Amino acid sequence: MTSVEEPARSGERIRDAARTRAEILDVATQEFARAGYDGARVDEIAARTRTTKRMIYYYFGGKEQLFTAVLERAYGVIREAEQELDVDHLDPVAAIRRLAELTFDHHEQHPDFIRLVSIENIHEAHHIAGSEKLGKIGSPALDVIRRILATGQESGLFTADVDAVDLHAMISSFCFFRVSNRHTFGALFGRDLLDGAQRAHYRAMLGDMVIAYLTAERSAD
Amino acid sequence: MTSVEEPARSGERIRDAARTRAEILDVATQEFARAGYDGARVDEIAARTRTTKRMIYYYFGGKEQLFTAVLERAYGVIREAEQELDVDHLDPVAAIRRLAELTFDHHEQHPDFIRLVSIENIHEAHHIAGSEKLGKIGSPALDVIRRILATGQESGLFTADVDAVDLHAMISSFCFFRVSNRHTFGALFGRDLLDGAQRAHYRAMLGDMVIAYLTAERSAD
DNA sequence: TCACTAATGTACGAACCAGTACGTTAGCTA
DNA sequence: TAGCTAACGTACTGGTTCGTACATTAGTGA
Repeated sequence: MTSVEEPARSGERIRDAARTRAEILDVATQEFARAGYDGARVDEIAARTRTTKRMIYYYFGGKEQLFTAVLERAYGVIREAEQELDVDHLDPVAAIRRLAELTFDHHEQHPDFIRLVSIENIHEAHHIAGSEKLGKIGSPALDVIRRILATGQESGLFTADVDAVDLHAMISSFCFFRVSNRHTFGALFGRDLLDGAQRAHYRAMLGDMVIAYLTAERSAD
Repeated sequence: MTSVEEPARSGERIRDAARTRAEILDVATQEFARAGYDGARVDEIAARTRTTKRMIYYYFGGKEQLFTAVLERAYGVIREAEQELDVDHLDPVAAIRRLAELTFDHHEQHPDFIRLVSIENIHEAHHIAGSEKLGKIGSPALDVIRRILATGQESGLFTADVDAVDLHAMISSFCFFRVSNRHTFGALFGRDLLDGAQRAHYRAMLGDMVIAYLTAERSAD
């Protein structure tokens, strides 16, 4: 999420459209993730940038479009990460576990992304709906899941007849909740779902859960 | 979430502290759930009440305390519902499935509550932390889960050595995500997780998942 | 029935905040 | 090197929004 390389030497102000734009996006990502859409302050974003508020309107048009741009880049990052998924050489069970673990890791490592998605849901995905870049592109992870499921179901290893989107929802829900609801869950039950000492435990729990579901004996249906 | 009984007959304005307070809470719940904490407007809440903004400050002190009161009542509602859980007469497997289904149903029926919890997480559970009523009270559901797990583990039916809080997190994550992330998930994958035609499917999926996890053969650990 | 207080209403202020009018400069190109 | 334009800065505005000072009335207890 830090795409701006600091030139270290201060003083001389060189014009650099790309850098300015990227810096605004970086700071805006933090600010929106911190305070939500309505809680975020355009002036605050500008202040934490080496440029001024004027530039935000110059490059993005307004607060709304800025938030959309932030979302677009955040989803872009996750898609890139998913594209590096390489589990085709594993057997279906190991592949699914690996995929679940990578999802687990990615969510944990990008809490700002989780917050942005939560915020966007409060706004009923209004910005995604209005974005050309964020149409129903799906995600590379879905294709991977599809392939693994097909192999596992053919071989009879997987007894469940889930489809890829549903399995993706199952895996995501656990990973997402652990980060998104960390605070209320911690406050109410006195347990920090992101406690480092419990990390391996929850990571294994997720894998066990998904594998158990996929391989359980089913009553005839 | 509608605790105010409408007296039908309008005109004569009778003073009724309890009613006024409750009406403010009702409207505030809707408004906060709709727009988030910062997006919510005190004037808007007042306008949709039969009283004035002055009363909000009279009874609650301010926007922040009003939101806390809204959260306290929302959590109260869910606790009451959980207290009616009655699954002790069922065998452990059926009991867990029933519990999961009731959680599923409750989340689906209270989207405003889900939104409030999402919003409170964006604010890092700040209001829960500052509330006396919302300290670590846990939830009645936890006790039920504890009892079922104990029975199931004693009898050897359940192979997993989860504890109650973890299992609660597993069940909640699926139910919560389905509601909280409905919009982004729908926009990105073209599937409405709350589609009525899919309801039974997802309800069964949750139960299957939890039971499979609890009863799966484990490699020695 | 009289006074006292809880409950309610009106009108306003002060700060905040998204957005803009207008002016300036860096750097490229002809 | 003159001029042109993309990139940038300053200062302001108009509307919004939380909160409150002040006035009023309903109901209750002495």
